[in-house]
Amino acid sequence: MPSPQNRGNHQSVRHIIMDTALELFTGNGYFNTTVHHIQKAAGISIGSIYHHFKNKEAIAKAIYDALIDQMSQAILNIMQQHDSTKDRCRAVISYLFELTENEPRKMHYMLHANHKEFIPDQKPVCSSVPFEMIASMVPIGMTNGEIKPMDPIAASVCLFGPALRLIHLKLDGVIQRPLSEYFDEIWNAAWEGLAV
Amino acid sequence: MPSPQNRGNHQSVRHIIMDTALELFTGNGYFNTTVHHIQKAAGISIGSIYHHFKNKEAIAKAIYDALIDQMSQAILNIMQQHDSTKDRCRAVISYLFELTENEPRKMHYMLHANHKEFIPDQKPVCSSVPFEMIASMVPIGMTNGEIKPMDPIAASVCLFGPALRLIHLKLDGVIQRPLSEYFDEIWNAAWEGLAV
DNA sequence: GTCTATACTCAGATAGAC
DNA sequence: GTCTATCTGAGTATAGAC
Repeated sequence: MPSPQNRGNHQSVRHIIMDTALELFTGNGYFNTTVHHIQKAAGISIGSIYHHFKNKEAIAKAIYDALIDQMSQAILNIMQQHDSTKDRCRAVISYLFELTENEPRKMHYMLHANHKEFIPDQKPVCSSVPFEMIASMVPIGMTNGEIKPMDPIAASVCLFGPALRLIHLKLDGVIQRPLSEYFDEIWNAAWEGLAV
Repeated sequence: MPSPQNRGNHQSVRHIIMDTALELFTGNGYFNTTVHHIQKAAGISIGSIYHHFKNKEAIAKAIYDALIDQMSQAILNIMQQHDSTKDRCRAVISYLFELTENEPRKMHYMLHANHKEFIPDQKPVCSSVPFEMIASMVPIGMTNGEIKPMDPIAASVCLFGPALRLIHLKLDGVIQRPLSEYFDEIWNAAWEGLAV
């Protein structure tokens, strides 16, 4: 057993609480999930939860912050690994599809949850760092001549709107097939409408 | 004063409750809105609310059903007034934009609210009648040769995804300009990617 | 049909032993 | 750090007068 076992256990329980809460929040909704539900599902006591988090809201905030960090890092990597706007946008959509398939709870929490309803003074998700990063890719593509000159917001929704819509449908259980099977068709159609 | 004043008042109070609740539900969220809030904002008593509705959930359900009816009727009219898939889709997006501008609360309630969290056994909005009607337009356009042969779901998200994304951004307050200013650009880009 | 006052339930949070 | 037992307040819904 490693020496800093207290620190290790602390982190561990914290993550168990966050993982369990994410599952319940996305499955049943934040307000339908009681701290007692989390306690029972995580197999720990209420006292332990309140030892690690100030209150229920703090759990939701911690989950949200962790997801924002994870996504920001992923987008940053994509920006560094690709040079053209076209490749970057493709890679971003591909990443969002994979995240939806592999960790649908996380994607659900980012896209479906109305965070301002339970986290006070929360900016909408689309104004968060990772989404701002994604949005910033479009003007770049316009200045270097990859994308038609047009309103940046219009271009942005044309490029990412279809993919985000598809993710919504997947998370709602409306479609069953893996998102990757749709990738080429929606990417080609979107890019064809925007490319110079 | 018209003779059926009881019936008239009944309808009136019912609608006042629904309008007030819609305002509060979309502004603060369903779970953050207490029946006391509705009572106070509507300027009526709590007893009166429970006279007209079984409970808070029934108010939410009544609002939802009314909106679904209103949208279904509007889409039906559009289907009857236009023949080509292209014109129909244009008209639908135009209608959704106008609804967002003129009655943002209604649009917010349809798109942002996670109804399954407070209305049991509720299908997701995208499986509701008006959205099924919209989705049904795409295969029609494919069989009569207006739209490229491709996966119907892929085509559907390409056609309506950008518009829905734009509506989301508008409702979140991320964009201020009227949606009509974006219409041509996103419509042309989307249609260009799909048209034969 | 509308009102006020109130009963009841239960989720959020705390206290304090271990 | 974790636990059980408990408190408190808020919010839903009802009772019953008018």
